[in-house]
Amino acid sequence: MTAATPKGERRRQALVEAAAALLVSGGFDAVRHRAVAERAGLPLASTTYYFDSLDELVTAALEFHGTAELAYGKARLAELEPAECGGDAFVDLVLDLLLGPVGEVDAEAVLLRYERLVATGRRPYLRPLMRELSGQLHDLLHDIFAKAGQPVGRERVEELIALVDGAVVNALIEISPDPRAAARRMLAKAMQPR
Amino acid sequence: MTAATPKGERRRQALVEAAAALLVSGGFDAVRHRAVAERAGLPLASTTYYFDSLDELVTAALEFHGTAELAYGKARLAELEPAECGGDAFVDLVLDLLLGPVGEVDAEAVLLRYERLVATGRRPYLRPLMRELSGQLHDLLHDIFAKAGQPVGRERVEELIALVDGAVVNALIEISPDPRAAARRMLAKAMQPR
DNA sequence: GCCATTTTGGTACGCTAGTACCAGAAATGG
DNA sequence: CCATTTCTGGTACTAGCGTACCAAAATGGC
Repeated sequence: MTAATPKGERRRQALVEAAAALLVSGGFDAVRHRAVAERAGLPLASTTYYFDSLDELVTAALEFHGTAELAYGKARLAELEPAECGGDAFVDLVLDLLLGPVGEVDAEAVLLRYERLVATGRRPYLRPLMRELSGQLHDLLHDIFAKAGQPVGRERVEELIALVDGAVVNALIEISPDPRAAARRMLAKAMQPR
Repeated sequence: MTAATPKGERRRQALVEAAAALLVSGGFDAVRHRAVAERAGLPLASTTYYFDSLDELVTAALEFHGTAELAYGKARLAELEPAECGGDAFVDLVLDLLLGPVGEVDAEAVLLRYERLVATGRRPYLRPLMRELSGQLHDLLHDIFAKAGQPVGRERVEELIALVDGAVVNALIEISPDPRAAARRMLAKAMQPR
């Protein structure tokens, strides 16, 4: 169900944001009707009033969060000074786009980026959204490389993303996981001129 | 709790195998006391009698499954004919070790390999086990490359694994996911002599 | 201001979950 | 062969879940 009144629209949005926050901090399993309602300061029934099912709520939360991430990436692209694209800074820029800015809650935000990929394997209803978000991220990276004076083909973009993603998921099993550091090492090596 | 009688040991093992089967077919969420007991043909209470908690049961199931996978890999290594390590066949061999043999239920078995990596992010109790299994897989690949006459360093092994893993998780969001094909493409390109 | 529509929020239902309990059966060892 | 440990399996408790329901309140168009 979609809201018809301004106040209703605000409440609906509050629910989406609450769900997104829960998604980031606790993963898909944390997005529950009651938890979302409580976090948004709204009654339980509001969640079923504005969303036909939990899946719909999860989808909306994921879209909200994914769109925010992309907006951050686009901002970084816009403010990019082609001159200051030395190797190290550029590697960090790419990592910021793929894993989120370093300052963030980090561990959990990074984790969510991969939980949602894997979760999509068992939740086909997420696929259209995930494809859309993923496609935009690819485009963004493509543009960033171009603006930085290191144009690359789409295949190369996919390769670098795969390398980072693989490094991250393998780093998650460490006692004190530092996925960003692992990804950084591999990305730096792959990007250095040969 | 660990069994003290032969029959008890057999029942315990039946529970572990039932849990592992559920793990493969439905992921972590499918491993429930009742489901495991039913699949093993045992009463509900047997699950709490032999395992102090669900986490313990999940851990045992994961260890069982992981060890079976490694045994398969070791068998492939043992029967490897260094002569027949042409490029294509070798790529498939590596994929068999990383994703499981192609004939398998496939989609679900591959998915589990990545669910467990990501799940480890939110389930620290799995980390020691996952590190152990992952370390053995690395060793195995290292040996395979050596025996195939293409010795590589540990860093290179990690790179190739990351590439495959990243390709897979990114393939999971396709409408009709074919993670093996995606991984195959990237791995073949990365391994071809430059 | 009136009335149809939308929204609210408290409550309840049916279900599944993890886990606890315990009388009795089976196995074990001295 | 008996005493003790180990095991069995039916049952029940509490908690949390998604979802449905519905009387009352708020809202918006006329």
